[in-house]
Amino acid sequence: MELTKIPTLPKFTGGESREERTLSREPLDKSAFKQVIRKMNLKVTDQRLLILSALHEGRTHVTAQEVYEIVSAKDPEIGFATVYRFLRTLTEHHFVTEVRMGGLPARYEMTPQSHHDHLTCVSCGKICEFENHEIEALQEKVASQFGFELTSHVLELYGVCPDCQKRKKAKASFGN
Amino acid sequence: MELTKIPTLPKFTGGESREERTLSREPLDKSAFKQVIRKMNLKVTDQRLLILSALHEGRTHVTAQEVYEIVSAKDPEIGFATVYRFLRTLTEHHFVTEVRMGGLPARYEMTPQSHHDHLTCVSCGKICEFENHEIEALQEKVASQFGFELTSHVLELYGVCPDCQKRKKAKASFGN
DNA sequence: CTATCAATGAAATTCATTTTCATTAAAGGG
DNA sequence: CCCTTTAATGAAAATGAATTTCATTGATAG
Ligand SMILES: [Mn+2]
Ligand SMILES: [Mn+2]
Ligand SMILES: [Zn+2]
Ligand SMILES: [Zn+2]
Repeated sequence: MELTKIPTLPKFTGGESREERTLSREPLDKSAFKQVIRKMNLKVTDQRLLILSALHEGRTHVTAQEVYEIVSAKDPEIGFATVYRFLRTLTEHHFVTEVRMGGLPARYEMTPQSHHDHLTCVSCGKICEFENHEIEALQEKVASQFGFELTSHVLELYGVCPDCQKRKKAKASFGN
Repeated sequence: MELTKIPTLPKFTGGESREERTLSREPLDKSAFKQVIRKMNLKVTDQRLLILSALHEGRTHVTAQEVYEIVSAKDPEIGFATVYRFLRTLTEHHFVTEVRMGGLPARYEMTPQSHHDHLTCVSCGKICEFENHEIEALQEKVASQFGFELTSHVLELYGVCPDCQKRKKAKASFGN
Protein backbone atom coordinates (compact mmCIF):
# COMPACT_ATOMS: atom_id res chain seq x y z
CA MET A 1 0.00 0.00 0.00
CA GLU A 2 1.03 3.59 -0.56
CA LEU A 3 2.37 5.65 2.26
CA THR A 4 1.25 9.01 0.92
CA LYS A 5 -1.27 11.13 2.73
CA ILE A 6 -3.38 12.97 0.22
CA PRO A 7 -3.15 11.89 -3.40
CA THR A 8 -3.92 15.36 -4.79
CA LEU A 9 -7.48 14.44 -5.57
CA PRO A 10 -9.16 15.55 -8.77
CA LYS A 11 -11.57 18.38 -8.17
CA PHE A 12 -14.82 16.48 -8.85
CA THR A 13 -16.13 19.67 -10.41
CA GLY A 14 -19.50 18.43 -11.53
CA GLY A 15 -21.47 15.95 -9.49
CA GLU A 16 -21.11 13.68 -12.53
CA SER A 17 -20.67 10.24 -11.13
CA ARG A 18 -20.87 11.15 -7.46
CA GLU A 19 -24.40 9.78 -7.00
CA GLU A 20 -23.59 7.35 -4.23
CA ARG A 21 -26.35 7.81 -1.70
CA THR A 22 -29.41 9.87 -2.51
CA LEU A 23 -31.45 10.20 0.61
CA SER A 24 -34.90 8.70 0.39
CA ARG A 25 -35.81 8.93 4.01
CA GLU A 26 -39.28 9.49 5.33
CA PRO A 27 -40.32 12.92 3.95
CA LEU A 28 -39.92 14.54 7.37
CA ASP A 29 -42.33 17.47 7.17
CA LYS A 30 -41.59 21.10 7.79
CA SER A 31 -42.52 20.96 11.47
CA ALA A 32 -39.77 18.43 12.12
CA PHE A 33 -37.24 20.89 10.70
CA LYS A 34 -38.68 23.58 12.93
CA GLN A 35 -37.98 21.42 15.93
CA VAL A 36 -34.37 21.08 14.85
CA ILE A 37 -33.98 24.84 14.56
CA ARG A 38 -35.70 25.49 17.88
CA LYS A 39 -33.48 22.94 19.60
CA MET A 40 -30.59 25.23 18.71
CA ASN A 41 -32.40 28.27 20.17
CA LEU A 42 -32.53 29.90 16.75
CA LYS A 43 -35.34 31.61 14.93
CA VAL A 44 -37.25 29.66 12.33
CA THR A 45 -36.80 31.22 8.91
CA ASP A 46 -37.70 30.10 5.40
CA GLN A 47 -34.03 30.09 4.48
CA ARG A 48 -33.15 27.69 7.26
CA LEU A 49 -36.05 25.42 6.43
CA LEU A 50 -34.94 25.35 2.80
CA ILE A 51 -31.37 24.50 3.73
CA LEU A 52 -32.49 21.71 6.03
CA SER A 53 -34.74 20.18 3.40
CA ALA A 54 -31.95 20.39 0.83
CA LEU A 55 -29.68 18.50 3.20
CA HIS A 56 -32.37 16.00 4.04
CA GLU A 57 -33.75 15.07 0.65
CA GLY A 58 -30.80 15.78 -1.63
CA ARG A 59 -27.71 13.72 -2.14
CA THR A 60 -25.21 13.36 0.67
CA HIS A 61 -21.73 14.82 0.92
CA VAL A 62 -22.68 18.10 -0.69
CA THR A 63 -20.52 21.20 -0.63
CA ALA A 64 -21.77 24.55 0.66
CA GLN A 65 -21.86 25.80 -2.94
CA GLU A 66 -24.00 22.84 -3.96
CA VAL A 67 -26.42 23.50 -1.13
CA TYR A 68 -26.50 27.14 -2.19
CA GLU A 69 -27.39 26.17 -5.75
CA ILE A 70 -30.14 23.82 -4.59
CA VAL A 71 -31.82 26.37 -2.36
CA SER A 72 -31.28 29.15 -4.90
CA ALA A 73 -33.53 27.26 -7.28
CA LYS A 74 -36.37 27.49 -4.75
CA ASP A 75 -35.59 31.01 -3.55
CA PRO A 76 -33.24 33.08 -5.73
CA GLU A 77 -33.07 35.76 -3.03
CA ILE A 78 -31.14 33.61 -0.59
CA GLY A 79 -27.54 34.64 0.07
CA PHE A 80 -24.65 32.23 0.18
CA ALA A 81 -23.50 33.79 3.46
CA THR A 82 -26.69 32.46 4.98
CA VAL A 83 -25.92 28.99 3.68
CA TYR A 84 -22.36 29.00 4.97
CA ARG A 85 -23.46 30.44 8.28
CA PHE A 86 -26.20 27.93 8.89
CA LEU A 87 -24.08 24.98 7.79
CA ARG A 88 -21.52 26.03 10.34
CA THR A 89 -24.13 26.36 13.05
CA LEU A 90 -25.59 22.97 12.19
CA THR A 91 -22.13 21.49 12.32
CA GLU A 92 -21.40 23.05 15.70
CA HIS A 93 -24.64 21.59 17.02
CA HIS A 94 -23.79 18.22 15.49
CA PHE A 95 -26.91 18.14 13.32
CA VAL A 96 -24.71 17.91 10.27
CA THR A 97 -21.24 16.49 9.89
CA GLU A 98 -18.47 18.14 7.94
CA VAL A 99 -16.32 15.84 5.83
CA ARG A 100 -13.04 17.13 4.45
CA MET A 101 -10.88 15.49 1.85
CA GLY A 102 -7.45 17.04 1.47
CA GLY A 103 -7.63 20.69 0.56
CA LEU A 104 -10.97 20.37 -1.20
CA PRO A 105 -14.03 22.32 -0.14
CA ALA A 106 -15.84 20.85 2.86
CA ARG A 107 -18.76 18.51 2.27
CA TYR A 108 -21.75 18.11 4.53
CA GLU A 109 -24.18 15.38 5.43
CA MET A 110 -26.92 15.03 8.03
CA THR A 111 -25.22 13.48 11.03
CA PRO A 112 -25.96 9.77 10.77
CA GLN A 113 -27.40 7.86 13.71
CA SER A 114 -24.53 5.41 13.58
CA HIS A 115 -21.01 6.60 12.90
CA HIS A 116 -19.31 5.83 9.62
CA ASP A 117 -16.13 6.65 7.73
CA HIS A 118 -15.52 7.12 4.02
CA LEU A 119 -13.87 5.27 1.18
CA THR A 120 -13.38 7.60 -1.78
CA CYS A 121 -12.48 6.82 -5.39
CA VAL A 122 -9.54 9.04 -6.37
CA SER A 123 -10.53 8.73 -10.02
CA CYS A 124 -14.27 9.50 -10.09
CA GLY A 125 -14.99 10.83 -6.60
CA LYS A 126 -17.50 8.14 -5.65
CA ILE A 127 -17.86 7.89 -1.89
CA CYS A 128 -18.68 4.67 -0.02
CA GLU A 129 -19.54 4.69 3.64
CA PHE A 130 -18.39 2.02 6.03
CA GLU A 131 -18.36 1.19 9.67
CA ASN A 132 -15.69 -0.91 11.32
CA HIS A 133 -15.85 -1.50 15.00
CA GLU A 134 -12.49 -3.21 15.15
CA ILE A 135 -10.79 -0.10 13.78
CA GLU A 136 -12.72 2.12 16.17
CA ALA A 137 -11.65 -0.01 19.10
CA LEU A 138 -8.02 0.03 18.01
CA GLN A 139 -8.13 3.82 17.76
CA GLU A 140 -9.22 3.99 21.38
CA LYS A 141 -6.40 1.66 22.27
CA VAL A 142 -3.79 3.80 20.51
CA ALA A 143 -5.06 6.98 22.17
CA SER A 144 -5.00 5.46 25.63
CA GLN A 145 -1.45 4.22 25.06
CA PHE A 146 -0.45 7.88 24.73
CA GLY A 147 -2.63 8.89 27.67
CA PHE A 148 -4.95 10.83 25.38
CA GLU A 149 -8.66 11.16 25.92
CA LEU A 150 -9.98 10.57 22.40
CA THR A 151 -12.60 13.06 21.27
CA SER A 152 -12.92 12.38 17.55
CA HIS A 153 -11.15 10.97 14.54
CA VAL A 154 -10.89 11.21 10.80
CA LEU A 155 -10.49 8.06 8.76
CA GLU A 156 -10.62 8.48 5.03
CA LEU A 157 -9.60 5.69 2.69
CA TYR A 158 -8.67 6.51 -0.90
CA GLY A 159 -8.53 4.07 -3.76
CA VAL A 160 -9.82 3.13 -7.18
CA CYS A 161 -13.39 1.88 -7.36
CA PRO A 162 -14.31 -1.26 -9.34
CA ASP A 163 -15.80 0.78 -12.20
CA CYS A 164 -12.71 2.90 -12.60
CA GLN A 165 -10.50 -0.18 -12.44
CA LYS A 166 -12.43 -1.63 -15.37
CA ARG A 167 -12.32 1.65 -17.25
CA LYS A 168 -8.57 1.82 -16.84
CA LYS A 169 -8.02 -1.74 -17.98
CA ALA A 170 -10.19 -1.11 -21.04
CA LYS A 171 -8.20 2.00 -21.94
CA ALA A 172 -4.91 0.19 -21.38
CA SER A 173 -5.75 -2.66 -23.73
CA PHE A 174 -7.07 -0.21 -26.32
CA GLY A 175 -3.80 1.69 -26.32
CA ASN A 176 -2.06 -1.60 -27.14
CA MET B 1 -16.49 8.36 21.90
CA GLU B 2 -17.64 11.33 19.87
CA LEU B 3 -19.01 10.90 16.41
CA THR B 4 -17.94 14.24 15.07
CA LYS B 5 -15.42 14.65 12.30
CA ILE B 6 -13.39 17.77 12.88
CA PRO B 7 -13.70 19.48 16.24
CA THR B 8 -13.00 22.95 14.86
CA LEU B 9 -9.45 22.90 16.04
CA PRO B 10 -7.87 25.96 17.60
CA LYS B 11 -5.53 27.69 15.21
CA PHE B 12 -2.27 26.86 16.99
CA THR B 13 -1.05 30.28 15.92
CA GLY B 14 2.26 30.27 17.64
CA GLY B 15 4.34 27.13 17.79
CA GLU B 16 3.91 27.48 21.57
CA SER B 17 3.65 23.97 22.84
CA ARG B 18 3.86 22.19 19.52
CA GLU B 19 7.43 20.98 20.07
CA GLU B 20 6.74 17.32 19.67
CA ARG B 21 9.56 16.04 17.50
CA THR B 22 12.53 18.22 16.70
CA LEU B 23 14.65 16.44 14.18
CA SER B 24 18.13 15.64 15.37
CA ARG B 25 19.11 13.35 12.57
CA GLU B 26 22.62 12.99 11.24
CA PRO B 27 23.50 16.46 9.90
CA LEU B 28 23.10 15.29 6.27
CA ASP B 29 25.42 17.63 4.41
CA LYS B 30 24.57 19.84 1.48
CA SER B 31 25.61 17.27 -1.12
CA ALA B 32 22.94 14.88 0.14
CA PHE B 33 20.31 17.55 -0.48
CA LYS B 34 21.72 18.06 -3.96
CA GLN B 35 21.17 14.40 -4.67
CA VAL B 36 17.55 14.74 -3.64
CA ILE B 37 17.03 17.68 -5.99
CA ARG B 38 18.81 15.96 -8.88
CA LYS B 39 16.72 12.84 -8.38
CA MET B 40 13.73 15.00 -9.30
CA ASN B 41 15.50 16.30 -12.41
CA LEU B 42 15.52 19.82 -11.03
CA LYS B 43 18.22 22.41 -10.86
CA VAL B 44 20.14 22.85 -7.64
CA THR B 45 19.56 26.31 -6.20
CA ASP B 46 20.37 27.94 -2.88
CA GLN B 47 16.69 28.39 -2.20
CA ARG B 48 15.94 24.71 -2.60
CA LEU B 49 18.88 23.74 -0.43
CA LEU B 50 17.67 26.12 2.26
CA ILE B 51 14.17 24.72 2.17
CA LEU B 52 15.42 21.16 2.37
CA SER B 53 17.66 21.91 5.33
CA ALA B 54 14.80 23.71 7.08
CA LEU B 55 12.65 20.62 6.64
CA HIS B 56 15.43 18.33 7.71
CA GLU B 57 16.74 20.01 10.82
CA GLY B 58 13.75 21.97 12.04
CA ARG B 59 10.72 20.70 13.83
CA THR B 60 8.32 18.43 12.00
CA HIS B 61 4.79 19.20 10.82
CA VAL B 62 5.59 22.73 9.75
CA THR B 63 3.33 24.88 7.61
CA ALA B 64 4.51 26.48 4.39
CA GLN B 65 4.48 29.83 6.15
CA GLU B 66 6.66 28.47 8.92
CA VAL B 67 9.13 27.12 6.39
CA TYR B 68 9.07 30.50 4.69
CA GLU B 69 9.92 32.26 7.95
CA ILE B 70 12.75 29.86 8.71
CA VAL B 71 14.41 30.26 5.33
CA SER B 72 13.71 34.00 5.29
CA ALA B 73 15.96 34.34 8.32
CA LYS B 74 18.84 32.88 6.31
CA ASP B 75 17.99 34.62 3.05
CA PRO B 76 15.54 37.52 3.24
CA GLU B 77 15.35 37.63 -0.56
CA ILE B 78 13.54 34.31 -0.89
CA GLY B 79 9.94 34.47 -2.06
CA PHE B 80 7.12 32.51 -0.51
CA ALA B 81 6.02 31.38 -3.96
CA THR B 82 9.29 29.49 -4.16
CA VAL B 83 8.60 27.82 -0.85
CA TYR B 84 5.07 26.79 -1.81
CA ARG B 85 6.21 25.64 -5.22
CA PHE B 86 9.04 23.51 -3.94
CA LEU B 87 6.98 22.01 -1.13
CA ARG B 88 4.44 20.94 -3.70
CA THR B 89 7.11 19.44 -5.91
CA LEU B 90 8.65 17.61 -2.99
CA THR B 91 5.23 16.29 -2.04
CA GLU B 92 4.53 15.10 -5.58
CA HIS B 93 7.84 13.26 -5.58
CA HIS B 94 7.07 11.82 -2.15
CA PHE B 95 10.13 13.36 -0.53
CA VAL B 96 7.87 15.18 1.88
CA THR B 97 4.43 14.27 3.15
CA GLU B 98 1.58 16.71 3.45
CA VAL B 99 -0.55 16.38 6.58
CA ARG B 100 -3.89 18.15 6.73
CA MET B 101 -6.04 18.63 9.77
CA GLY B 102 -9.51 19.88 9.02
CA GLY B 103 -9.48 23.17 7.19
CA LEU B 104 -6.17 24.27 8.67
CA PRO B 105 -3.15 25.09 6.51
CA ALA B 106 -1.24 22.03 5.31
CA ARG B 107 1.73 20.85 7.33
CA TYR B 108 4.78 19.13 5.94
CA GLU B 109 7.31 16.61 7.15
CA MET B 110 10.10 14.70 5.47
CA THR B 111 8.52 11.44 4.34
CA PRO B 112 9.38 8.91 7.04
CA GLN B 113 10.90 5.58 6.18
CA SER B 114 8.08 3.78 7.95
CA HIS B 115 4.52 5.01 7.68
CA HIS B 116 2.79 6.63 10.63
CA ASP B 117 -0.44 8.40 11.47
CA HIS B 118 -1.12 11.25 13.89
CA LEU B 119 -2.76 11.78 17.24
CA THR B 120 -3.34 15.49 17.85
CA CYS B 121 -4.28 17.35 21.02
CA VAL B 122 -7.30 19.53 20.28
CA SER B 123 -6.35 21.81 23.14
CA CYS B 124 -2.65 22.56 22.65
CA GLY B 125 -1.89 21.18 19.17
CA LYS B 126 0.70 18.66 20.26
CA ILE B 127 1.11 15.91 17.69
CA CYS B 128 2.05 12.32 18.48
CA GLU B 129 2.98 9.86 15.78
CA PHE B 130 1.94 6.25 15.85
CA GLU B 131 1.99 3.16 13.74
CA ASN B 132 -0.59 0.41 14.01
CA HIS B 133 -0.36 -2.52 11.68
CA GLU B 134 -3.68 -3.97 12.78
CA ILE B 135 -5.49 -0.82 11.70
CA GLU B 136 -3.60 -0.74 8.42
CA ALA B 137 -4.56 -4.34 7.72
CA LEU B 138 -8.21 -3.68 8.55
CA GLN B 139 -8.21 -0.74 6.16
CA GLU B 140 -7.10 -3.04 3.37
CA LYS B 141 -9.84 -5.43 4.32
CA VAL B 142 -12.53 -2.76 4.20
CA ALA B 143 -11.35 -1.52 0.82
CA SER B 144 -11.32 -4.97 -0.69
CA GLN B 145 -14.84 -5.61 0.61
CA PHE B 146 -15.95 -2.73 -1.62
CA GLY B 147 -13.79 -3.93 -4.50
CA PHE B 148 -11.56 -0.87 -4.17
CA GLU B 149 -7.86 -0.89 -4.82
CA LEU B 150 -6.54 1.10 -1.88
CA THR B 151 -4.02 3.80 -2.77
CA SER B 152 -3.73 5.81 0.42
CA HIS B 153 -5.47 6.77 3.61
CA VAL B 154 -5.79 9.50 6.19
CA LEU B 155 -6.12 8.56 9.83
CA GLU B 156 -6.04 11.42 12.29
CA LEU B 157 -7.00 10.94 15.92
CA TYR B 158 -8.01 13.95 18.00
CA GLY B 159 -8.11 14.10 21.75
CA VAL B 160 -6.84 15.77 24.88
CA CYS B 161 -3.25 15.09 25.82
CA PRO B 162 -2.26 14.17 29.41
CA ASP B 163 -0.86 17.66 30.10
CA CYS B 164 -4.03 19.38 28.98
CA GLN B 165 -6.15 16.94 30.98
CA LYS B 166 -4.19 17.93 34.09
CA ARG B 167 -4.44 21.61 33.24
CA LYS B 168 -8.19 21.32 32.87
CA LYS B 169 -8.64 19.47 36.12
CA ALA B 170 -6.56 22.10 37.92
CA LYS B 171 -8.65 24.89 36.48
CA ALA B 172 -11.87 23.07 37.34
CA SER B 173 -10.96 22.60 41.00
CA PHE B 174 -9.79 26.22 41.21
CA GLY B 175 -13.12 27.47 39.94
CA ASN B 176 -14.76 25.57 42.77
C1' DC C 1 31.97 31.37 -22.02
C1' DT C 2 27.55 31.20 -23.86
C1' DA C 3 23.09 29.85 -24.95
C1' DT C 4 19.14 27.70 -23.29
C1' DC C 5 15.61 26.99 -20.55
C1' DA C 6 14.30 26.36 -15.83
C1' DA C 7 13.85 28.92 -11.46
C1' DT C 8 12.83 32.92 -9.01
C1' DG C 9 10.18 36.68 -6.72
C1' DA C 10 6.78 40.35 -6.76
C1' DA C 11 2.43 41.00 -7.58
C1' DA C 12 -1.86 39.65 -9.11
C1' DT C 13 -5.28 36.00 -8.95
C1' DT C 14 -8.13 32.31 -7.39
C1' DC C 15 -11.14 30.05 -4.39
C1' DA C 16 -13.41 28.82 -0.18
C1' DT C 17 -14.95 30.84 3.69
C1' DT C 18 -15.82 34.61 6.97
C1' DT C 19 -16.96 39.20 8.38
C1' DT C 20 -19.20 43.61 8.20
C1' DC C 21 -23.03 46.30 8.27
C1' DA C 22 -27.26 48.28 6.92
C1' DT C 23 -31.84 46.31 6.36
C1' DT C 24 -35.43 43.03 7.34
C1' DA C 25 -38.17 40.02 9.92
C1' DA C 26 -39.22 36.47 13.98
C1' DA C 27 -41.13 36.05 18.32
C1' DG C 28 -42.90 37.26 22.68
C1' DG C 29 -45.52 40.35 25.27
C1' DG C 30 -48.87 43.92 25.34
C1' DC D 1 -52.96 42.81 16.07
C1' DC D 2 -49.14 45.95 17.21
C1' DC D 3 -44.93 47.09 19.16
C1' DT D 4 -40.37 46.24 20.62
C1' DT D 5 -36.44 43.71 20.83
C1' DT D 6 -33.22 41.08 18.92
C1' DA D 7 -31.54 37.93 15.75
C1' DA D 8 -31.22 36.84 10.79
C1' DT D 9 -30.36 38.15 6.23
C1' DG D 10 -27.86 39.43 1.97
C1' DA D 11 -24.63 42.28 -0.62
C1' DA D 12 -20.28 43.38 -0.63
C1' DA D 13 -15.88 43.56 1.23
C1' DA D 14 -12.35 41.07 3.66
C1' DT D 15 -9.57 37.20 4.71
C1' DG D 16 -6.24 33.59 4.22
C1' DA D 17 -4.12 29.83 1.92
C1' DA D 18 -2.38 28.52 -2.23
C1' DT D 19 -1.52 29.21 -7.18
C1' DT D 20 -0.42 31.67 -11.36
C1' DT D 21 1.71 35.16 -14.20
C1' DC D 22 5.47 37.20 -16.10
C1' DA D 23 9.60 39.75 -16.46
C1' DT D 24 14.19 38.84 -14.75
C1' DT D 25 17.84 35.98 -13.06
C1' DG D 26 20.69 32.07 -12.86
C1' DA D 27 22.08 26.92 -13.35
C1' DT D 28 24.23 23.95 -16.29
C1' DA D 29 25.34 21.41 -20.56
C1' DG D 30 28.22 21.95 -24.29
MN1 LIG E 1 -20.95 9.96 4.89
MN1 LIG F 1 4.22 12.91 11.22
ZN1 LIG G 1 -14.26 5.57 -9.45
ZN1 LIG H 1 -2.55 19.24 24.84
